[in-house]
Amino acid sequence: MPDPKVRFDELITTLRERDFRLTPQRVELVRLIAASEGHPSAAQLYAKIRTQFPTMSQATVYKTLALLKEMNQVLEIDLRDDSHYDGNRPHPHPHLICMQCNKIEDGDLELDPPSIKRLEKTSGYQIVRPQLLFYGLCPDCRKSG
Amino acid sequence: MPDPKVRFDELITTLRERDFRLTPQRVELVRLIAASEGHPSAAQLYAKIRTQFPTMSQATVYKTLALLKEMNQVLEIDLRDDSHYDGNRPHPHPHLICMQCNKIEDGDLELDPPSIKRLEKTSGYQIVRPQLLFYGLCPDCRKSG
DNA sequence: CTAACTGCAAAAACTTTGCACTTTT
DNA sequence: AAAAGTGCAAAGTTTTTGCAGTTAG
Repeated sequence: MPDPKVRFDELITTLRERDFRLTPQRVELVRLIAASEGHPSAAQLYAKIRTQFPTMSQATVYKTLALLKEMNQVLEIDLRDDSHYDGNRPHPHPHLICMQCNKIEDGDLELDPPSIKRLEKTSGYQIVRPQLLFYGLCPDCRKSG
Repeated sequence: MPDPKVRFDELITTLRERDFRLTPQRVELVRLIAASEGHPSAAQLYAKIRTQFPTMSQATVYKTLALLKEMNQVLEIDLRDDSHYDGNRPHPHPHLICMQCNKIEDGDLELDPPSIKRLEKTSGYQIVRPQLLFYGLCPDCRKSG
């Protein structure tokens, strides 16, 4: 994980470059995203922001996330129930998801480029964004289950 | 793709073994699932069934799909907007999804067991169900886009 | 006959949208 | 001052749930 301060500056710079306005709400969300260890959901981000900005609405959270996503600065992990976001490693990468407690961890697995190339060749698809999700049981839930 | 008739019989047998009742609605859904080439959504299955059973409800479709899923006879591909189902290859396998026309194709890619083992070891997770989605552009949309 | 299933409508849950008001630049 | 963003509430989607009536075994 990159230094939160550095990542924050990166994100702010990117927003400024694209002439998006730096409202306090937006800056705070960026700060949270840059500092977040895990993979927060929109609801979790909203809850945190509310402590600082009691008037902030969910709509604004979603709109800002859409913005960052569109700039490829945030990776969306779209689960069935709700989306989670990774603002520190925006490049697609695998995730492990606990089916019991819903914990999400980064997965340490790299598809080798030749496989992907072959997949593109045999299918004719141009692959833009792989999403590799591994549903299972996290260490804690394995024990207690 | 297995022979639809054979697959149909398999599914019916499995249902019977587990003492689930063979209602006409259920049988028809199984027939459709066994004969479907692609990866229909609940809504698409519902629409097709309605031509035969005008009174059939979406609830019943979902309940039956849940049943088949629970018996591991149908693979659910859960996309953000809606789930699609594969009743012919119930074992998890990769899918290519067109971001423009939403076409879904089976992907010809096999994760090698050692990689998965390593992923389990480094993460501590016990992997139950991998879901590999490759979002991109299908051949048709590449041309027209 | 009885346990299971169907179908309707309502509920749930996340996300998007419309619009008036406010704020950044 | 103008364009962009916020926040509220309402709408939109897919899927689930409760329950009375129906049906398979």
